[in-house]
Amino acid sequence: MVDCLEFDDELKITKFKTSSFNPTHIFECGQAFRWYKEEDNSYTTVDGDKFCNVSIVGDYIYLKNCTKKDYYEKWENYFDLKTDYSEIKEKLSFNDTLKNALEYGYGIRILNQDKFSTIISFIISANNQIPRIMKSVNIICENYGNIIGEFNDRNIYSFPSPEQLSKVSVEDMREICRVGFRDKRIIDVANMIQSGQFDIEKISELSNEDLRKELIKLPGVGPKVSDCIMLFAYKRSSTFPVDVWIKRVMEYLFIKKETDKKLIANYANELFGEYAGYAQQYLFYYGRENTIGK
DNA sequence: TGCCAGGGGTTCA
DNA sequence: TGAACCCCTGGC
Repeated sequence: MVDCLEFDDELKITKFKTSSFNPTHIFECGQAFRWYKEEDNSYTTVDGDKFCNVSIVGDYIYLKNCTKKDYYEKWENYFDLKTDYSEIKEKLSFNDTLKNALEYGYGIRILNQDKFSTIISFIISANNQIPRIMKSVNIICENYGNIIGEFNDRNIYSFPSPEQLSKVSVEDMREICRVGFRDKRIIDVANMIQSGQFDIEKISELSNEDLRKELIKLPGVGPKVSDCIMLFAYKRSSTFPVDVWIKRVMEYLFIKKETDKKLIANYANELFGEYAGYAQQYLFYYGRENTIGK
C-alpha cells in the first residue's frame, strides 16, 4: 500500500509515499530495540543482518542503504508496507477512547522483525527498562555480531546468529552484556535453537494457540514475552500482549477497575478482534507517553 | 552524597 | 500465589 515507489540502486536509496508512516512513532512505540536516532532526526535501524536509514523528506519516505532487491526481500515486509493502515484505523475507530490513541500515535506500523533477535530481545525485556534493554542488545551485537556496513561513520553490527550466541559463556553474557539474571536463559535459548532442538521457522506454521504453547517452552519466555514475539516476529496481529502499561491503560480507559491480565487480553480480543495487536501498539504508545492510569 | 524503590515478567517453591 | 531476581536510574 505505497505510492510513487522509486528505486535508485546506484545510491542505494528507495523512496515512496504512504498515508501512514511516522518513524518516531514506529520505533519509539516500544516494539523494537535496535534503532538509532541520527542528528538529522532520521532513524537507522538494524534487523537481523540488514540495516537501513529512514527519513521523511516532504511527502516521501526515504530508505537509505536499500536497493530494489533489499526493498522487496526485506524492508517491504519489515515495515508492513502491504498492509493498509487507513483501513485498520477505520475499523478501530468505532471506539471513541481508542480514537484518541489512533490520532496520537498516527503513523505507527507493526514491524515484522527477525525471529531470533526478537526472541532474545524480549527475553531481555523481562522486568527491565527500555534504555537498559537497548543497551544490552547493542552490546550483544557489538561483541558477538558481524560488521555489516557503516553509516555516519559508525560501524553497524548484525544481531549474532544462534551459532554465534551459543558460543558465549553465561558469565560473559551477564558481565559484559549487563543482562543480569537473564544470562542463562539467553544462552540456553541460543543453544536450543542452534542444536535444532527448537525450530523457530517451523513453528510459524502453527495456529496462534499452538505457537504460544511452543514459545513458552523457551526459558525466559512467559505469557507476555510470547505474545510480543508472536506480534512482532510471527505476524500474529490479533495478539494482544498485556504488560503493566497496557494493564493500566485498559483498566483506566476501558474496564474501570482492577482486572487480571488474562481477562484484559480476553476483553481486548472481543473488542478489537483481528486488529487487537494494532490496537495494543497505539494504546501502549498513547498510555506510556501520557502516563495514563499511573 | 547516599539510599531506596521499581521496572515492557519469569521462575521456582 | 508470592517472593526473588540483576542492574540502573530517578527521586528524595
